Amino acid sequence: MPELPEVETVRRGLTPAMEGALLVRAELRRADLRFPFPADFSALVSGRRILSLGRRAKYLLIDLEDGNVIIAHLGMSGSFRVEEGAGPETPGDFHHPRGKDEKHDHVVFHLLSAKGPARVIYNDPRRFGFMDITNRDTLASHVFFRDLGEEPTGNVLDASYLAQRFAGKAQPLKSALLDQKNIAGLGNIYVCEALWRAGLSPMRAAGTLVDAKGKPKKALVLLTEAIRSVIADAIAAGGSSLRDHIQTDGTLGYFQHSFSVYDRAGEPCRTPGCGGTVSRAVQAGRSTFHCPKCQK
DNA sequence: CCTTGAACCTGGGCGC
DNA sequence: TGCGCCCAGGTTCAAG
Repeated sequence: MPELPEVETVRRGLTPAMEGALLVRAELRRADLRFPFPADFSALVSGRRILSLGRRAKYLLIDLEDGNVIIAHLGMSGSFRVEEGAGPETPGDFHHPRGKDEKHDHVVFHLLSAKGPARVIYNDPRRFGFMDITNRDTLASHVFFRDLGEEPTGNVLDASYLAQRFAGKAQPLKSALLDQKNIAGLGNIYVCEALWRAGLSPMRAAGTLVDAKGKPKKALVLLTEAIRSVIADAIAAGGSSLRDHIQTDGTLGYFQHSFSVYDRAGEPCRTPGCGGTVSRAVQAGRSTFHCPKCQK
């Protein structure tokens, strides 16, 4: 599910309910998601105040007042929702029946703030998500973060950085952009979209965008801009709502209506004057969508 | 070092 | 209505 824009949208959606609130108790309804929860997870976080919510790549970060940080990754199908008001008397006894999906409510953060009690509930049918806890001071060296590349937000990511990463690589651009060690936070959708915006084939070797001196060719400058713009546009639109992914307030992001190639196999390319047809291919086991006519 | 494929897990959609 | 197959936003590990 969630690539960087979706996680950023989740962070913004959860902030009003969580920032400054007391985390009264973290209720774990099972011992593991993708990985087991740390044995002391609930004890470490319960009774702590939440300072702020952050994000790094596709990870949501919940800063606690004692210096610990809850790390949450949403995997493919993870989502959070907020329920305001008094809690249920018994687990599962929520005011709003959720039917069969309620069995995938795996974590409940019980909160208390000036606005009253609330619950932030983590739901994840496929359980590819995971949570951990670490100290703020050692976050950057945590195994989840130490090898991550640059964020594609703001002006940090530049073509010279990517030239350094791509130089001499025969690896296709699709794989190079999905590699979190190069750029942190891109996923299948936004890689496809960025390559289309840049007019570059997903099959093209990454090293062909770097000149003999190791400097970025013009195409790599365009690609860098395309990556930054597609991420910025998606965040502004509240991310993409696909299949089971909805925002924290139950509303839908609408960037999926702006897809140019993703999930559009057989449909006309949207490049003005192109006239090509979007095709689907498989690279490294993932679907790649692109227009063979205008992406070279 | 490279790349591909399978694995983790559940559910939705489609063809028959 | 049901069964079987394929597909899905991610990451990691094994194998070639």
